[in-house]
Amino acid sequence: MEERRLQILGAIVEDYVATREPVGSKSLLDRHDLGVSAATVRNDMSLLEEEGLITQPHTSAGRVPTDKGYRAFVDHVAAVKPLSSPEKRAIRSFLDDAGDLDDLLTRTVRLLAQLTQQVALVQYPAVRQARVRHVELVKVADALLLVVLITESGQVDQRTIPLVAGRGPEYDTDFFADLRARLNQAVVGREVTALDSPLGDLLARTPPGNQDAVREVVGALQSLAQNRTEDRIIMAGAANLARSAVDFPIQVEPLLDILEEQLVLLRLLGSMQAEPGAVEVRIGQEIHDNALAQTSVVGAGYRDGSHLAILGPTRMDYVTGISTVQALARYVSRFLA
Amino acid sequence: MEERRLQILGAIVEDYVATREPVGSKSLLDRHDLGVSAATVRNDMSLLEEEGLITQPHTSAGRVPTDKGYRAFVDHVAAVKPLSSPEKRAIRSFLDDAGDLDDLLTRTVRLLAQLTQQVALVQYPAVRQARVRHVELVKVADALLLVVLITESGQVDQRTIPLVAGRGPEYDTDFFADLRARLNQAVVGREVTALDSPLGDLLARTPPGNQDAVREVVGALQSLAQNRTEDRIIMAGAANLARSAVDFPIQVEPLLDILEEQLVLLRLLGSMQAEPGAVEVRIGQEIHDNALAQTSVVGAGYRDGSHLAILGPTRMDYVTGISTVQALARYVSRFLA
DNA sequence: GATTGGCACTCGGAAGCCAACAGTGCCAGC
DNA sequence: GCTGGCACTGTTGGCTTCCGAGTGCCAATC
Repeated sequence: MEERRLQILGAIVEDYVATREPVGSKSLLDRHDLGVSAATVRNDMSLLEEEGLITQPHTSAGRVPTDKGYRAFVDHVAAVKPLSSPEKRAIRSFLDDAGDLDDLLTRTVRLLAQLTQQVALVQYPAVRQARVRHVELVKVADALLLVVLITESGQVDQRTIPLVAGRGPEYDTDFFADLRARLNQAVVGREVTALDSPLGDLLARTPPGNQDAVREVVGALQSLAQNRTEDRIIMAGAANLARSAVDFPIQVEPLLDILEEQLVLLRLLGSMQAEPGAVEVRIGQEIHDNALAQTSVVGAGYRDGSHLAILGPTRMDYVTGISTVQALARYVSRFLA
Repeated sequence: MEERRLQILGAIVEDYVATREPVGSKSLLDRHDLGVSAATVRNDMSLLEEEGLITQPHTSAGRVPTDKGYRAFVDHVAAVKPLSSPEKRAIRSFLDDAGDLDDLLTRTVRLLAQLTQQVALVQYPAVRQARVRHVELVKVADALLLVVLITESGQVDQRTIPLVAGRGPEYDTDFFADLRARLNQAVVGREVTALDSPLGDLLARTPPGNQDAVREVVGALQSLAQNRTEDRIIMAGAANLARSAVDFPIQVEPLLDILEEQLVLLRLLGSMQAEPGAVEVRIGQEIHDNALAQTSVVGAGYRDGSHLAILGPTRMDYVTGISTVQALARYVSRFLA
């Protein structure tokens, strides 16, 4: 009986996701063979309603799952449906072609959006503990210096800084070669979060006449190092959002705002379970954000502490969502190991 | 008389942009003092309609500008309204804080979206003729090599490549130091589009035993060089699109698709006038793309051959659009010079 | 000749009404 | 505990009606 009620809940969720219309006892029986009559289904439905799992938009309409209903569905009914092996193969071959990290993440996020037909998000891997691998200085134009910071995790960040005009001749190639050697000696192997003191020392040991230029370079490096510790998100499938909203009362506008903001998303992803491969689902109100009250997030950790996720209307296909997110998270983790 | 007709066209465009509703002779007079009676306005309106500048959604409705009407408005009626000096100051101070090129462009595109309330696009500066400044090889993990290509224009691109497993010991630090020196000797100062032959020579002169690794590196460099010649677009304000679509018959979905595609946008921007500071407006059908038939683009060149633009419904505020695009294009050009 | 006030005409959209329909709750019987 | 039957309910869609904003045209006027 308990069993059957959940089965009915599952059928309601499934039909509602498919048709986007409140589902009634009769049409439910048309699509699912439950082995009982419509009247019985009706009785169970009113029990489900008492429990707050489904609700009626108005008397004499069908039922619609509530957030709590989706939650129960995800927790007790939905079974993870492993991807078919052609799917797996397709994913593998598509991702294996990836050149570097950026490429891999871009491909992943696109694939995720395409497979789930939702908005896909991939958090850039957290690299807080990255160590410096190499610092490079390149004089680009007469008065421009390019500062490049390369970490052991293989990330490269650069910044162009202007050199004080009129001082050009003083800073010749040798000067920069020397500075580069000293910089590398000072910071290579150190955590990017712990560059302030070695850089300060280096600056202190610089002859006063050259301090201006060195100070510029040191400042750029510090700002690069800080940038490095900031998280970023890449996104794909924003158009899917509009698609779900077409015949459905979702306000797309504030959602697009949020997607562009990134800040809320970062906080959201950051608050999710970090265990690699573990999928977590947040439904509607469970995300404590007004603009996201009508949406759900299915996320999973990958590597250490980073996340990938999909975001869509609470009325989304959780089964394929969960499977796909899980599969891709596992795949990316493995790829990066 | 010719004069007045254009004035009426201007008033219609203005009202229609503001109210989003077909404008009739009477309501036009409520909002504009034209010094003539409604009947006269009606006569002029039918002339404007004969010329194809405005149209009626149905008999007994007001008039709506056609694409041709907007075109006439932009060409003959709209006067560029210079930004107010507080606006100018705000722009300047916001952009002056930009650290590097990326930062500048990101800030610009956001500002553009915010000021015009449309979708803003900024094309990454074209650097087709860039010369190689420096090549760097960094061994990241045991079996990973990071290849970095730095151009004289100050752009940095990287790629991580896997080294053939089991061959590790053979490729020691010296090997890469030597390879790096030879690579730099071969390509520094050359156009990124002309690396194939020097790289081929280098590969040919490599002892057969090491050719595998060198081939990998050469391949990575070639692909980086090719990447470099590809254009990119940064974008902001997608949410503004949804906003304009709220009570208006624009299909947002295909538009979002296009914005995510970038390819169409690149072609579009590429086909626009390249003279720095010159503003070009493309209205509806003039963009030869079905999905963009309901939208207009206001673009301007900056630096040499790159563009920035806004994209919105044909029913958009061309006056502030044009002024803002022009101002920002000029500002960015000056900043980069 | 351009402009104007007047007038008849035309649709689209809002409001109102009604029937059909999908769905419910409840109850008596199996 | 399940089921068929039945009365009840609110939404949806089609139909009609009505109102008003807007037009085109014309004769009169500046």
